[in-house]
Amino acid sequence: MNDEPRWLTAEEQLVWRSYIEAATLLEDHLDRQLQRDAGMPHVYYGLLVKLAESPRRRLRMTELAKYAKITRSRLSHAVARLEKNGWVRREDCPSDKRGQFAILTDEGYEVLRRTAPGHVNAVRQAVFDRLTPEQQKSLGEIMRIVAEGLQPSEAGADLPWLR
Amino acid sequence: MNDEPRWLTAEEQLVWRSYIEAATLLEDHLDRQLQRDAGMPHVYYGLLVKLAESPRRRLRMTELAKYAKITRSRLSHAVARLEKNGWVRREDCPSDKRGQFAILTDEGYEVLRRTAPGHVNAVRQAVFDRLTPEQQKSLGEIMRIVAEGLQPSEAGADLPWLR
DNA sequence: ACGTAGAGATTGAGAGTTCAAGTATTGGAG
DNA sequence: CTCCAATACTTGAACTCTCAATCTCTACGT
Repeated sequence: MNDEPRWLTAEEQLVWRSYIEAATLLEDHLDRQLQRDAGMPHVYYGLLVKLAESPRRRLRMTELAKYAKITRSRLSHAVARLEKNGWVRREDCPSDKRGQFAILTDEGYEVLRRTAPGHVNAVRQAVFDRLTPEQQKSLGEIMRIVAEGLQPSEAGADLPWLR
Repeated sequence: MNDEPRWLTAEEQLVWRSYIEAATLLEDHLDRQLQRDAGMPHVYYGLLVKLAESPRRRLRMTELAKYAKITRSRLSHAVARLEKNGWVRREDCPSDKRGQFAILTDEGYEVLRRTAPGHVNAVRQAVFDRLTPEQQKSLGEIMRIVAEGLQPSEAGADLPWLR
């Protein structure tokens, strides 16, 4: 056992600071853009997108939460809000009485159709237009690795000491 | 003028999704870690760090907000909370009666000293330990570029059409 | 069948964030 | 010197997120 913490090197610190700054500024920027143009924060927009991509434009709450990487609680509140806007509606799951579907309404789809171009544009301007193809590829790989490391233990991947 | 939006290609979409997922999971993870071990969210922790690094452990509110990439309003609320914890105190600026200094207290410094190792460890585990040196370097460059593009127009960098 | 651990989802309270509006002070222009 | 636009910071309300508690329903061992 070694109690001495492994501090970040000077280079690592610079990398970490850049990451924090960019992530903060970017999320802020997109939140504002979407709040202004679509009347909702970035996360909520992401929820509508996931629904739009799903068969019959619907998803079980837990599934949606999993895809969006947010807690069920957070999702419940979010869907309640989106429901008030008329962009999502809920429906009971026939096969499991505990279950709920979140369903994208036509109105919700319309909002997406109207605001997607502006959002894509914002993302392009902030990220893709500034990076070389190699950097884009690299970013993808890096973030995929980080994301995988943080997934709440997937099937079979957990409890490895019990094998 | 071309009205047709430049949608993201399939590859770009994958990169973007990976980014969003990793950023969401990571911020969540660090928020929980710090909330548990230090009793404050990640952003607040960052504020204490900036203060600790500053001469006489103090910074004007606006400066601190700028370094942390958050709004002055958000900072006001945050410092109010940290002040209640006894980790930060405010002091009037002698040269500008409108100004306020945020100052890290000894108690605040102590919290940092006690919790920094655990936090560094969390960051290592989630990010640096999973990336090759090349990937780390690449991540730094990429995020620096993105951050620069989003800085609220720096001195001389704005209004380029007037040059 | 029956009981119960666990899954699916919601709720409410407290904490944090945003946005717009407010107060106080400063630095010039005239 | 006077005025006033701009700067520094705060405030309150509305909104969002977290955490723990709750409720219903399912699955399954006995």
